[in-house]
Amino acid sequence: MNRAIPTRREKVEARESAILEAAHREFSEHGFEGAKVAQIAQRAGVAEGTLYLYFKNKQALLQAVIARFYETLTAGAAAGVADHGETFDRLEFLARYHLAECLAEWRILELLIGSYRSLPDYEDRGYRALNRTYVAVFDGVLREGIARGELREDVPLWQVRDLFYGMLEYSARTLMLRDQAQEDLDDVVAHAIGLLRRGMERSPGRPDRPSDLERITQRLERVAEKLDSG
Amino acid sequence: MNRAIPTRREKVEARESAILEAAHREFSEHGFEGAKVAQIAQRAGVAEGTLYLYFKNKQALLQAVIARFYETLTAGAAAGVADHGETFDRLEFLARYHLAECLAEWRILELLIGSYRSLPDYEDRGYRALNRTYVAVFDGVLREGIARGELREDVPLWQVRDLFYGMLEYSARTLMLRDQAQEDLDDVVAHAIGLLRRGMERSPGRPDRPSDLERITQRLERVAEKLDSG
DNA sequence: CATTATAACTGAGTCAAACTCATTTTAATC
DNA sequence: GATTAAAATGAGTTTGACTCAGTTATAATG
Repeated sequence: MNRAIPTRREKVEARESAILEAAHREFSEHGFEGAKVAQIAQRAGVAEGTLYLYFKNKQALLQAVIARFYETLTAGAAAGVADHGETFDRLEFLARYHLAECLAEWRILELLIGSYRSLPDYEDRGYRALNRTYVAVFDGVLREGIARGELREDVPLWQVRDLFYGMLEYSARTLMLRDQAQEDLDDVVAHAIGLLRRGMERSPGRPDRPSDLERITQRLERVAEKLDSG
Repeated sequence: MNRAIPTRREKVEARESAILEAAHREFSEHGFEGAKVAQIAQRAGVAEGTLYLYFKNKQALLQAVIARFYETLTAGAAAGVADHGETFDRLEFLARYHLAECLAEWRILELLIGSYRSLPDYEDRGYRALNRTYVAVFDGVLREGIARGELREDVPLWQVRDLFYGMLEYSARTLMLRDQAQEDLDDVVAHAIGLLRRGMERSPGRPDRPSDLERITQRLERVAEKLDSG
């Protein structure tokens, strides 16, 4: 890498990245309406006109920011799932991961939710594709759980998915509104997984007992982990 | 009612109503950005300036539309609950009602969801109050269910609420995107209630003994806390 | 190195749409 | 019918997204 002499391509990419970074900050701080294109340009160290060489309009700029967010999200989810073998370990990871990311990027998430609406059809194809890729990770976990005979198969997959993500995003909102984001995260995840387990687990012998114990054991494992790393 | 000679107060109220009606249509058709104040004024048969005598700005206009929607929603929910005695009958009614209303007023709902964001704090107080009134109906049903000993009490009420409404709104979105709104409604409600029942119903046979587990869990949490802060 | 060609950039200017306010209209009261 | 205050108007202001004719940087060529 010859940093001294950046090629034209490199310069363009660096600039695009700078613009996206600036847009991300501006949108996070002020929402879509409140964000000013002129301000984004200034933050990116670029003239306002330049910005329109990189992105068609303000809406496209937001879409690019969201696409970037989704890509990171999907990558993290896939990686985490690969690290866990048990179905409910995987689901718990996904729940914690999704909730944590929602809390960290709440403003962007709100813009995403609000962007499904009121777009010409050709515009929202992008969002739907991004979303489909992301939830494919969850779908895979669930399908494997069903194949293993650990999950009931009488509930349509998409409804379980809507329950999972709907519940988590509403919980994230509640936590945000209460300003008690971090402290209750484990609690929320534990109860969410508990509800999901009771709702979806195929009862092999006795129902409730093992799940509660397992939950506590898992929690204990995480504490132990912290001890090790700390 | 002397319709021939409307009093001044009546005229003002009729006009406000006309403006709200026009705004409702315009916002539903074009979203917030796409809606034009001039168009709303024209539809209401009023000059643009007049509109600003009734509502501070475009945002306030949307808020008024949403408030109206919420009031209808709350009234319908309360009335329906009064018609049912059993806890899970009530919950099923609420689920079907909420889902049906979400589908009918989907565009308004999206605007509502998108409006929590990016408002100065003093603005969103209104939304939160409206929401609190609405979900109070659900909370009442759940509290009574717990008091009757039909529901487990170890899951925080707000988390059950977030699960319920989060799941339903995500399901509504999915149905909307698939354009198969009406036919699957009963199906969705049935599965949603099934999941909720398995997740929340207290098995009448064996009264579960959560106290031991709970005590252990809480003890563990306290240890974990100490580790974090230490 | 000089010249040319092309890609990248700029910011003053355009335009659309939310919002204002001086003026006019309406209707209640004497 | 005169008086007065509330209600309504729409031309004008302001703001901010977007455009485009002109400029500068970079690469290609002789």
